[in-house]
Amino acid sequence: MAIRVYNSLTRRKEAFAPLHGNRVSMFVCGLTPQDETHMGHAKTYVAFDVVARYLRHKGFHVFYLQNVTDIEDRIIDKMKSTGRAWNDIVGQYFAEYLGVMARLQCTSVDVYAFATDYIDEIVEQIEGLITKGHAYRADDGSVYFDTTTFSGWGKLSGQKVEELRPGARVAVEERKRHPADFVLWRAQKPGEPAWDSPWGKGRPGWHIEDTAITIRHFGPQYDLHGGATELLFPHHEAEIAQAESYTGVTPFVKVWMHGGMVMVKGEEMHKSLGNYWPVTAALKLYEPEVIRFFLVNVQYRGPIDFTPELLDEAKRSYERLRETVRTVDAERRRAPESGKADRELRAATKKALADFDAAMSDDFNTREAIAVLFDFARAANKAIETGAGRAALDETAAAFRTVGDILGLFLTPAAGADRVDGLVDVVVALREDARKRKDFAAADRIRDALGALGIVLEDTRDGVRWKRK
RNA sequence: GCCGGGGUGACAGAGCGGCUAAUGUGACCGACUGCAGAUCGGUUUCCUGGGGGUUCGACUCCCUCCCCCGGCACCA
Repeated sequence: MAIRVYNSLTRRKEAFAPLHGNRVSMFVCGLTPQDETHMGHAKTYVAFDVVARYLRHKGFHVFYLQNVTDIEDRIIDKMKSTGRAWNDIVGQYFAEYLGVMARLQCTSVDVYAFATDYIDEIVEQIEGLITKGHAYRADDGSVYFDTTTFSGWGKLSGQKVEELRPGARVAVEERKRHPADFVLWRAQKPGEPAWDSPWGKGRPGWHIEDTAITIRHFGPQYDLHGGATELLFPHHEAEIAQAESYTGVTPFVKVWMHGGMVMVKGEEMHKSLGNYWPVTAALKLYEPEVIRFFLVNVQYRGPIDFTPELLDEAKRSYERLRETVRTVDAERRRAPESGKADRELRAATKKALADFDAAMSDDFNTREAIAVLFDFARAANKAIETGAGRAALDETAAAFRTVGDILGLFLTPAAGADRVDGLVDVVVALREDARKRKDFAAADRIRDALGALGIVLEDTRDGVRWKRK
């Protein structure tokens, strides 16, 4: 099914078509490693991980690039408050970030690009912008982008310059000619890390790194740019202004995607509000898979409220799906070649895959896609009760694996060697003998012992099935 | 003030110009059952923020008002 994506630039859903064949160049704004990775990061990166996975599943060759802002005000603040080197701080928090991402199954990024590795490109771009009259040098050696020279300013956010309130959140720097202007190159202040440039020592402004990085990897134009909605203005607006002014190629990015925020009891999550959730804190309470499920159980554009009640609900919901996947696997081991409900099960599997795809192709509607999986799970459980054959169950299992690979869920527990499976079967058979003798004490002892090893026994109408937890 | 996104059952949250308005959680009843677990069936609650319009028909499109969230110039 053709993919439709909501494009923030046009404010509607559009048919997705890459610029070059089936190659998709995708860039997502990465983080500034200067503190713990929090649930907001997790939501954004899980969402775009699913986007990349789904596009790849659909046969697109996706190159997923993410930047890392390794020099920025907050890092310098941290330097000052801790006395540590900037790259030491970055190294620590970026490593922590990678660990968290791995646990959340965010595996689709191809390249992490560090801003400071692109100083040459940044300088080159700024020089180009100055030459073309889009940027000016201030007295202290900083360079600013002159937004009055870019007629497209505001096209992404829908903002009109005259209607903005300068200084609503951050004080306007007095060196700027116009409040909308933004810094491209920040002159060094004593004690700050700095790089050489034609304008003296300094460091890149926040917005310029992204265009420097993407122009090097993708050229003047690319397919998808993702990020959280809070970055839409001014950050993404600034990227467009820089890139289009520098290259003259429009549009810089074909599709802009913005993800909703993580809220805590209806408030934005902030360290200063005391409602801050580092991912590691959440991981102490919930399995990574549950957190991932919680995050993909909403449409990416919507916000999500991060509360223990909703996490608990997500845990119970997810358990239902995961349990079904385990049941299907367990049944495959003991099912006869064919069963009464095979026809229904095959139809349900086919329908589930089609409906799942339809949901995902509609702006990556994971919420809808997961609703499809609940229907599928019920159909599968029902078929198993009626009697499903191995071949049909294999197809069901494969379908769950397919959708699980796209969502990053249903990780299969490490399967034991065949010999272990055989051994469990033997023990289960012995327990059945005990049950037939009504020796329930022995039967329960065996069940408990296996349970302690992560093997769960379930007595059903037609025999025992066992699963790995 | 301006820009963007929203307001759907107890809660969370989809959808679509007309099908009993998904799905999950919760609650209740039933089936299965040595116990446990899992599962299945059923019931429960919204006619979709207020008002107006377009239409044979709107939750879905248009207008207006109210309310919530985010952004407004270095927050994922």
